Amino acid sequence: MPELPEVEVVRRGLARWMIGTTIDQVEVLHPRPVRRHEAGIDDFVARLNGVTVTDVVRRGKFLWLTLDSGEALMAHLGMSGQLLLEAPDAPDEKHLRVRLGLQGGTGRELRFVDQRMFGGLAVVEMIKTTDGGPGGLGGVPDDAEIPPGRPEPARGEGPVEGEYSAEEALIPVPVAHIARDALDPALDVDLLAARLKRRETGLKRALLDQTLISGIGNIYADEALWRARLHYERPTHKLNRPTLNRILADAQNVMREALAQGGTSFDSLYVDVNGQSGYFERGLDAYGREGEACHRCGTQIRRETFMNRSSFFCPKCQPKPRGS
DNA sequence: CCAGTGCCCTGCTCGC
DNA sequence: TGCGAGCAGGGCACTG
Repeated sequence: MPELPEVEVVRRGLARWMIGTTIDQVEVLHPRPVRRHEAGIDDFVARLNGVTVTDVVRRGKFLWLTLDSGEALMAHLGMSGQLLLEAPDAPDEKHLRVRLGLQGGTGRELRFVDQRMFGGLAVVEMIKTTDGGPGGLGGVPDDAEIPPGRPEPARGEGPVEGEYSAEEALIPVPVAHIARDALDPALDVDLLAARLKRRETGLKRALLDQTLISGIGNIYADEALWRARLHYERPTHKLNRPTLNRILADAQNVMREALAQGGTSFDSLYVDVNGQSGYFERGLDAYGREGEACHRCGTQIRRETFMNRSSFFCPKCQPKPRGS
């Protein structure tokens, strides 16, 4: 499943190859991935034909292409979504859902492939943000005016931190309620800590709440909690500031490391990351390690069901809070 | 407004 | 070899 670092890798790939291209010949092969486009498939197609891509932006796991029509093509990869740039004569993927022809680029077409269809595409309106802009990594890349096919960025290069002007402080309507994400340079840690202290809920539930901080999924939540040595049910309002700062820093670090790894496989027209095999090489400390030894103390990692999903933690390093 | 629950989807794996 | 159960989980509708 693509997590935030994978989505960022996809964003960089799309930004490099799609800015300046014009969309034509849109083909929707399955209605479900377009279900969030409320005006229907015909309207979806009509709004994309002939528009030019001006930028590729991300917040959390939402990704969008800004269009010269003033709207945006918003994408969420869900659990199994992929955005691929491929030669038009390449055989269709088994789960190809939407095909978008591109003019003025490298002769490739954009394909949305999604087995489980939790994700999807929609053409949406942009509104002014109340928090100063899309933020996240990307925004308007510093080399946005270079046409598609620009030279590959140097390997090992750090995240390209986006800049945005007042003019670009627009965000797709469905993303407007999503908080800045963990890798956003403009994330206000003090504000976030204050909001966490006001919540009466468990720490993991708060980390997964996209209106507080976005981009943290089940895997990275467990990894961050393991690093911070905190149990997932620790009540947020009882955590002190140093502890809150620690868990947020750990969440950011785990994602930065994953992005650094995900970025190494990014070159040429390869804009997708295979999430499944990616986990294996990522050196996880908690997630998926039930019964295996904790990398700190050797205690067996436990798995518990929480919020209809699994939580992995070390019962010694991350003791359950009293009274829970 | 806030906290918490359940559902959407498909395909793979496991046990019998 | 068949087959059902369990599992994966982000986002959102919905309830209290």
